[in-house]
Amino acid sequence: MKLSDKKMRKKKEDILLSAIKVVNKKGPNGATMEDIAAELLMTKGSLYYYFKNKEDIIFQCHEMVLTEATSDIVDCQNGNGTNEEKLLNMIKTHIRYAIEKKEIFNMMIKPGEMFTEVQLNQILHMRNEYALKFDETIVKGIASGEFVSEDPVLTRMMILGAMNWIQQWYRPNGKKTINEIQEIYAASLLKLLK
Amino acid sequence: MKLSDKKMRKKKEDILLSAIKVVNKKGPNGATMEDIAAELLMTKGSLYYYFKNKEDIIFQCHEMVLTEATSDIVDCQNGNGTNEEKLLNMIKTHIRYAIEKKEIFNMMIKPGEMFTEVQLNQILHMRNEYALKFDETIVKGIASGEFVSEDPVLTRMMILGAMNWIQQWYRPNGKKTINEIQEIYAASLLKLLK
Amino acid sequence: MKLSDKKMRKKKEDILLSAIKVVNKKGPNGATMEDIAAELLMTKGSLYYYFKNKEDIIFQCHEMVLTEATSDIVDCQNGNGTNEEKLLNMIKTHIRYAIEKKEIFNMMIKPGEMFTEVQLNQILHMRNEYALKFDETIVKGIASGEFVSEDPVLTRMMILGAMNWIQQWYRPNGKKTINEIQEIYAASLLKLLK
Amino acid sequence: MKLSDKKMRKKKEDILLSAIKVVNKKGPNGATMEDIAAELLMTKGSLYYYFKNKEDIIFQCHEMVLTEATSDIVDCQNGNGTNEEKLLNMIKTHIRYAIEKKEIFNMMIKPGEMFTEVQLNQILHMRNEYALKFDETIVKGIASGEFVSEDPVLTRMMILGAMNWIQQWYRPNGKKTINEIQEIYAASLLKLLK
DNA sequence: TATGAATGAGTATTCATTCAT
DNA sequence: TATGAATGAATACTCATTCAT
Repeated sequence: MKLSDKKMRKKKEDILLSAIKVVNKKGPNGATMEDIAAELLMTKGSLYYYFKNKEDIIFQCHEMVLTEATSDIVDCQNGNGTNEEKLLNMIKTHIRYAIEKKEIFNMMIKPGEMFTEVQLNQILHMRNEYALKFDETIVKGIASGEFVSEDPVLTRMMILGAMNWIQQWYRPNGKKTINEIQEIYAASLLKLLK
Repeated sequence: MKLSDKKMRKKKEDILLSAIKVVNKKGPNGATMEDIAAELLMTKGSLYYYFKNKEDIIFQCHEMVLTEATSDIVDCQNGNGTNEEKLLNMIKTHIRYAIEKKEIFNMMIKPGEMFTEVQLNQILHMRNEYALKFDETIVKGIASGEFVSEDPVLTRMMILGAMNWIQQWYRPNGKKTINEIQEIYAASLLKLLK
Repeated sequence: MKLSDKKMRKKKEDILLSAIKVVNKKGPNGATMEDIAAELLMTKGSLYYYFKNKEDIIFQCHEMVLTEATSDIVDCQNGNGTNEEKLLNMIKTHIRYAIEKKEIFNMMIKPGEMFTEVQLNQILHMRNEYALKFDETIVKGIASGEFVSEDPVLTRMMILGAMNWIQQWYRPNGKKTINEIQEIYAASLLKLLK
Repeated sequence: MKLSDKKMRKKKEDILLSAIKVVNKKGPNGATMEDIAAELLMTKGSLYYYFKNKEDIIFQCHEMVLTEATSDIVDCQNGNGTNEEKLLNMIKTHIRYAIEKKEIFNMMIKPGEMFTEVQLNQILHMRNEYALKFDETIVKGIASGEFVSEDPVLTRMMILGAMNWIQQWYRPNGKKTINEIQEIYAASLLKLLK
């Protein structure tokens, strides 16, 4: 029925969230089914009621994370304002992800060992979809004269790369607040499009 | 004597190189001692003649890689030319690493699960030493009026981050040659210091 | 609940008993997890469901054995009769152990390699507790004029030592029955307290 | 030649002595060829020049130890004095062994895992030869009216057992000197023959 | 005579997966 | 729907043994 369907979906999501946490701490190979289950006060056997196997869990983690992030970025894109304003929003959103949802974010940028060719391609494809949102905005900005770039894709790569690196050094009690980082990065990175 | 010492050292290096390859393909947890040995037509048992355990091998991989890369960057720093020219060289060197020694490079930027606190700190310290070379050059460039930056360290983070991301998308038969990438990145990233 | 708790406890005990057998035949180092499991028609992997590791199993073997034996000796001590009668009972009980539960007994008198300092001390402490029961009875017997000994502890050492040696030579089909051995030893060893 | 023959014999003995030490600390299974070699500043490979394999080393350890001890006991037997005096000497000699050559002694009383039937029987036979020396003296003492015993063999078992236990509790800095222990044990144990 | 190097069989341990209940 | 229990394949590591030099 609908009810148990919802429960099922909720539980699945819980498991995925738990898996994300564990995978981020120990890596996909280091994370054990027991780790994932323990977080939820379940036993590892139960996980198999919801997922086919470990690979399946890890894969759906990536899927969930990328879907959510893409949706947020699309929201920026569909908002009001100039292309520059939109891109600034997208940059800030991405940075917020990198910092506040470090675990989820990490999964977005590391395809991770363990997958079959097919699965890996699927994930990389989704990741590319995400990146395309940035490209679209940049290209529109170039068309409207807001931006300048000889190679928009390469420029986007630089922008995303610079931001993805944040989670490598960011520490909660560091000198800069999230806001400051967002502002400085946004301002600086826009220079790449001038 | 010296002879067997050299042989020993050579063998150790061979093992580390093999380990780097395997770790890059399967991650530190996925890489097995057998994988590492097979590459060299050895049996896993033999590895223990040269290294204490797997952890030891993986750690020394990182150590070797970072030492080598730092040495190359220091060479750029000690060369002739303005600070801008030096930084350009460092950027090109870093990009060459990211592309041509993808495996080694990957190890430089992913601390990886599996280490003890002590070991991890040691590795992060070495990585920081590497980054400091960039900072030094940037700071000198600011002093000499070549560069402008409110926050040199943050700017360096952007520059390195942008470059580190290259190995995520670079494909040997892509549209851009290594040279082109080096030029475009160098030119673009310098904008962050203007 | 209680049911599965009991099953668990039963299984653990079975494993310990199997381990005792194997350890006695091959020594603690020679005994393999596979040996221990095979006896119970299990696979070695299953043992880890019940115990943390091999060391844990071996340690708990000693613990179980010493607890049981001490309890039997305390029963003798709490019985009726003179101190001489009590000591005779204790001697006979100890001999019965040495002969009938040779395997368990062996574990009582050989601390065995493989333990950490802490564990070894714990075991030696339990063994000492056991021996103290003999001392108490001897001392009371001296106080009551039944026994004579300049050094009760040393005398107890002789008595226990003499008995512990039995399992080195006793063979089921030998000339003496268990009963005869018990009688002869009890009578002879009491001479040490006269 | 004679010279290299002697060297060979000396080296073999050194190896056996080293093996005895190690086996006593770690048990026959826990002792590694490397341990044995290290003590002598050799490499494990070299041991195979002197002995066929590990089993061979351990076996010859037992052989050496038992031969030496038996020779000492025979000396007591061949000395002057009454049978009681001889037995007292044998007891003191045995105790000295148990205390001063604890490692060697230990090997005498623990046949140890690891042997083939044939080897084990050979060792047990030698051990029996050693015990027979005590029996002979006791029997002669009974014949001469010095001793009384219904079952000389059983009495000898008690005497040896009591002494063998000493190395389980003796500590170099304990309350009793070796001399005192020898005297008390000798005096007490003779009671078993009265 | 000794050793450096390699090997391979064995061992403890982990863990994804299964399944009866 | 969940779990307790078991399994077996994989994996790090050890060590006796071999052998060319």
